[in-house]
Amino acid sequence: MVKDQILADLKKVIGDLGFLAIDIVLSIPKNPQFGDYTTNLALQLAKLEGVSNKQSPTEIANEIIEKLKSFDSAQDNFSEIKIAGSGFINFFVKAEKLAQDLKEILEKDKNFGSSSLGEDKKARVEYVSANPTGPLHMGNARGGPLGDVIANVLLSQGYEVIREFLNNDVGEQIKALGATIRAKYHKDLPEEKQYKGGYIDDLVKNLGADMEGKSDEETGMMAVALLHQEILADCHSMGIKFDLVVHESDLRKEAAQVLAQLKKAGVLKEKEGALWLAPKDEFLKDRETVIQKSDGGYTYFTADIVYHKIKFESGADPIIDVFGSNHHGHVSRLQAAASALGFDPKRLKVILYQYVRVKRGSDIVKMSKRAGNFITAREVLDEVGVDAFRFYLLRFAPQTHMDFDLELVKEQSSKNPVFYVQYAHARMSNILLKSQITNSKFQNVDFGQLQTEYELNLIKHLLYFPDLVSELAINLQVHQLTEYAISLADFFHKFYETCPVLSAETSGLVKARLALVKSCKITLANTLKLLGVSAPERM
RNA sequence: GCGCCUGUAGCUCAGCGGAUAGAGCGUGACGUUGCGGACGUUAAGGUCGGGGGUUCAAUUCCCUCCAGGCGCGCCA
Repeated sequence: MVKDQILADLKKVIGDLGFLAIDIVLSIPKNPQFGDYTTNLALQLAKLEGVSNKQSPTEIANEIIEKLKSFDSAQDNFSEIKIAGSGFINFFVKAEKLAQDLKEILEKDKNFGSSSLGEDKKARVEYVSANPTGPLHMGNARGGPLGDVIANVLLSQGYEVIREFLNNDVGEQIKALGATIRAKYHKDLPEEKQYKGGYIDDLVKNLGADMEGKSDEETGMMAVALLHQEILADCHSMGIKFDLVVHESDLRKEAAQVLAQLKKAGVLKEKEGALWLAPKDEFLKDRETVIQKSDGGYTYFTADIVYHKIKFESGADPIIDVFGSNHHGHVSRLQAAASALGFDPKRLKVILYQYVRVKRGSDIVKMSKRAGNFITAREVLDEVGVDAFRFYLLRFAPQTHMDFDLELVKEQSSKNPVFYVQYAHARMSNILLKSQITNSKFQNVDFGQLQTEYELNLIKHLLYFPDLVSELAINLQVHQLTEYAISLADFFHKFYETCPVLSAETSGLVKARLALVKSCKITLANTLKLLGVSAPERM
């Protein structure tokens, strides 16, 4: 591809000229007057070499350009290489060279955007992990599509991926839930101590006589088992399946052994009758946390240390946890524990997402299982459909405090950008269907026929896709995929309005534009696949 | 009080060291004897929360103030 050629050439040039070998960033400028590709290489070099080399960015840029122009590949690829601004180098690629790169998309087809970047590497992604003391609500639900798409992206880059879920099936919360259900059944617990919400009544009904003679804890465990299945079913409806469900009750069995290890590492201390994790790092002072309660029982934190020890020992890198933002305090403690156990905490990457604030019109609905006034994922899912649901939640960076206005989303679901994107895909499919072209006919295409700015913009955008996906495997900012899909649809619609495909002037142009449409369809379908959103042939 | 996150167009949000700050929705005006109008074109709308600083270059990085969300040892 042209881009790879430019990078290779630039690398050679800075070597030949004796500059520092730095990472070259080649980007697509927003404004077409600055060319098809641009680099700030000269500015970077001037800064880094400033002491020993008094050259200005402009001088360096000129030197690079001159050297570059002596290469055959450069003669071949560019109509122009220009210096601009205070030292940017802008590349103007010959149209036919850009268009020829479409061949690669057509050849790779479903694999366009995949790579072997993560070959031989393992990744583990934990997400949702909702407490089974109530139905899955919109707060936790955000982590579902997020973790799922992160896993999809890593998978596409060749990583071996485990999608996992931690089920918190033991602890005080289970007793509390059990107590509430039993009390409701026996009608003997004061109102203010009870969990609220319609699901409690359902549980009372479902468990019914099975509760007879059972303790709070036993009742809670039965309820939690039911709720856990419900949560997994909700995830399934969101298009999410897990490879592994880990139960906290199993993790606790190994707690004693891990505790011994931590004790050996000298990071435990006794205080107030309990055992605390207290690494000797003044930075971690406020992170001291109970790891074994004064009654001898373990905490959630203990189980999670065991869990992460298992993750680290599996050799996975990265280990990704997608948590709600209220877990932020937990993260640093977990890293401290991992570190004490001798693991590199940098392997653990935690994505903290802010809770979705659900509104009904201007009324804010608070998320709390205990209070019972939460919006379930199921409720919203049934209302807007899985495609709109996922796309909407995936549109925004995890750290944004997003507002999900039920009335707006329900009312405007046909105006949701997901339909704009899907419509573009349906249009592409329709053109190809009408043309009756088969894949084998995309041989001997004269790509040089594609010359309008609409066509070239579209092509450049398509060619950016593989770079985007491999970047996402590193920075995990997968919401950029929705942005990408929207702008691809945008470029396509503009092309569609101005460039007739089936009725183009010559058969050569028809064929070239069909090849372009096919490339668009491949790329958009691959994008939607990563997002877990359907790519309809017709709507 | 301390910690994490956020403050960008009327609304929901992108952009997060680069050259004229973008999209969708909403509002106004247009467009096809052409492959699906769930489309396109165009207009209005911004002191990028305020103030300092670093840099050739700051919405982007640092400090501070203001506002909001979340969390803060025997819950998970």
